[in-house]
Amino acid sequence: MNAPLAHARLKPRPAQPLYEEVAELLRQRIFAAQPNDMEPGAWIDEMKLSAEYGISRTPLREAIKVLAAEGLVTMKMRRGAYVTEVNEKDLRDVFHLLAVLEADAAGAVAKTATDVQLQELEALHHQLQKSVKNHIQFFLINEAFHIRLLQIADNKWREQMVADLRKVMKLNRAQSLLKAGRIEQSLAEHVAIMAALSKRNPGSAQAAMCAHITSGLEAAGESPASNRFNTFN
Amino acid sequence: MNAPLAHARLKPRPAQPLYEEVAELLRQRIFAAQPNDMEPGAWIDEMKLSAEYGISRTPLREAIKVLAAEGLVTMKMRRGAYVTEVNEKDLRDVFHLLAVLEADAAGAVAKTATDVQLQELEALHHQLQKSVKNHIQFFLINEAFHIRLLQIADNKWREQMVADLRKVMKLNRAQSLLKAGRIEQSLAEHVAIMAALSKRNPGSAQAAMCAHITSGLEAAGESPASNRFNTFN
DNA sequence: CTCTGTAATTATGAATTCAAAATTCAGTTT
DNA sequence: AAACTGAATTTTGAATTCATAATTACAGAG
Repeated sequence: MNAPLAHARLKPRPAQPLYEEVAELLRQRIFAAQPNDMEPGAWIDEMKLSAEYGISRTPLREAIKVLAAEGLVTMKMRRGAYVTEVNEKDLRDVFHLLAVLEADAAGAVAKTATDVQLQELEALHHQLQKSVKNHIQFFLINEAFHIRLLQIADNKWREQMVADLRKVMKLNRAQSLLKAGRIEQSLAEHVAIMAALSKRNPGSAQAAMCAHITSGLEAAGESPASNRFNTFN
Repeated sequence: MNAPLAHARLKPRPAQPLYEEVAELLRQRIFAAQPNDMEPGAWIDEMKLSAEYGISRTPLREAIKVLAAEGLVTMKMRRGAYVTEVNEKDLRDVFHLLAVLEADAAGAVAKTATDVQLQELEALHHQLQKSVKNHIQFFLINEAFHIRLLQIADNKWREQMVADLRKVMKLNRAQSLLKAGRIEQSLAEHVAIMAALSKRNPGSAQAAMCAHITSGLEAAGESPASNRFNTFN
């Protein structure tokens, strides 16, 4: 008889390189942020992890370098990798860039999206409205909306940058959606965004998106950020 | 007696990891873009390069992954790494993001920079004005001005993003500094930027920086010139 | 009892080795 | 002569080994 496969993915032809798969596992662990495992500032034990995952250090180190490029971990020469610690200012800076980039994307969508693409966003928006009672679903659909908007805005570098920034943002465990009334406020902001998009008003779309993300920062952190959005293009 | 050091850098304690050093060498080679070596779309021969640099494939592959994260090379599963090809739209997208991010930085500087920091930028600006006859010096000081502005804007993620975007931009050889009248136009744009900064007018600074970089894209847009001085100027 | 210098241990960075997949090339068949 | 099949070569992806830097442990001196 055939030996049972303990690790299902190791045998079937890997569709993606091992280091990417490991990078995703590490991301999830970092975002999970268990008390004594992978919390911000913690040292990353290469040997322990490679043994744990049943792989050698080589692909693990490659995965760590991917995370370093994303900003999730920081490397110190001859001392290994550490989970990045984000302080108050870091968080503000990240949110600010998210506001700038996503507002720009919203403006581009308002200007250049096809009607079909706008309908797609409207469909997601309606799903969002129906999810106010389910926090997890609201979170997921909200994420899908933002991702789809970025895709429609059609600038792969911006997509990559926003994805990386959002990962860094996730390092901060103060998830804003859990705050009382935050979902209702977020939904109201989404209504404004969707209205501006439907009216194909780039300036309004930028402003609404910027306000939305800035609001997210205020809910997540404490001190409000300088809310300034660019008016060009 | 001591054995002669064949590789000067290998002996003295490396201040930075080997893979970063190699990454920088590869960057320079890619930017040099010799006709049959490392031109966009070219396959990267790991074994040839590791032999050439006298290192093993391990740090070379790590360096390649760094470049992949920067967007300079693209990796294909089980087929190795290739120098990224940037088409017309890619270039537009990159310039657009540079405009958005640097305009935002200019706005932040206009709003929050100290007087001393503004004087620093003015000093660089004066140097720039004195360099209209020396293309190379103009290029260098222009680059220093943009970098210093980013530093003063004080958002490390934005600095990193702009740095990466500029690297991708450098992949395109059609650049504009040698164009007739381009230096004069660039200088005029810098005058507008500096004026807005000195007046501490964030909106004007944003607009001026955005116009400056957009202008750089237009100048770069057409000619297939072979020019290495390609920071937006 | 504390501080310092040195030895032992541990972990990182890099080289080397190994396995498997993709490509190339030769040989046969039609 | 063209095309298909399969073996040989090449090259990637990953594991293992090795060297050296950094940390820790420990002993001895003050």
